[in-house]
Amino acid sequence: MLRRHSSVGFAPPEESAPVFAALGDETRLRLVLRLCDDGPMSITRLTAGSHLTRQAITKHLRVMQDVGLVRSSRRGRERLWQLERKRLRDARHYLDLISRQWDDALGRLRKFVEN
Amino acid sequence: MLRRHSSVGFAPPEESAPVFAALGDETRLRLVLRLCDDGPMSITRLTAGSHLTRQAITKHLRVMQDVGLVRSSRRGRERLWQLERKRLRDARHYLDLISRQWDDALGRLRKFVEN
DNA sequence: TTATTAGGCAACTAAATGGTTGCATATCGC
DNA sequence: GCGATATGCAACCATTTAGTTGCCTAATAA
Repeated sequence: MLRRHSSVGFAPPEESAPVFAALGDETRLRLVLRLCDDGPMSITRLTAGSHLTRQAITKHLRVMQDVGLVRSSRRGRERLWQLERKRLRDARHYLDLISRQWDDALGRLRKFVEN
Repeated sequence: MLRRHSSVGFAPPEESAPVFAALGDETRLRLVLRLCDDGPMSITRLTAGSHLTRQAITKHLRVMQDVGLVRSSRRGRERLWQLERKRLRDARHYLDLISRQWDDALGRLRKFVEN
């Protein structure tokens, strides 16, 4: 079963790129780590310990929500945010495949590269 | 050996975010796949098969070069671009660690999450 | 019930980003 | 040498992005 060329097999660039873009901001990456370490959390709690405004944090959360990286649920007067398992796994998988495919290509093209 | 909080252990967000940002553009992600599949390639060759200008491609390559995702070398009148193994591996590793750390956190916090 | 606390919405700003066009320079093949 | 090819540089443009401030609504707690 030979996989030809750029067909990564599941997530095309136009679908994966936005997820990486969402991860490609320092503030958002910190938020991810935060949610990752300490579990679901409210905006205000996420804002505390950041030098940014609550509104800024809100915007970042919305960006990540739009690409499916986080999800939120109301609980009383606050809203709890948590990471979305699937999307992060997808992104990871994507890089995995690229790496693997690249290794294969390296084997095939060893005559051109020296590293 | 208990790893505390956000200390991922190697690449802090301020260093990793730009790499994800570089991957977070559809065109650039396609370029990565292209270079990955077919090995080192010149700008003109990368431009062919894209609806964009050569200059646009050049700019994208420079973005990726700035974060160390690609490297180039002159060969005669053309410049060959290739992927930089290390950076891509780093990014992948980063997501790996986040996922793993998250799984741990999930275990500890299973009382709060239901998914 | 009233002050406080958590959050949402909208307008605005500065800077970054993705793309273009035009022109200049270097190298290759004949 | 000369035309064609491959790239580099700079200016310019429109849109997006990251962040702010101000004000409004909803739930809590005293």
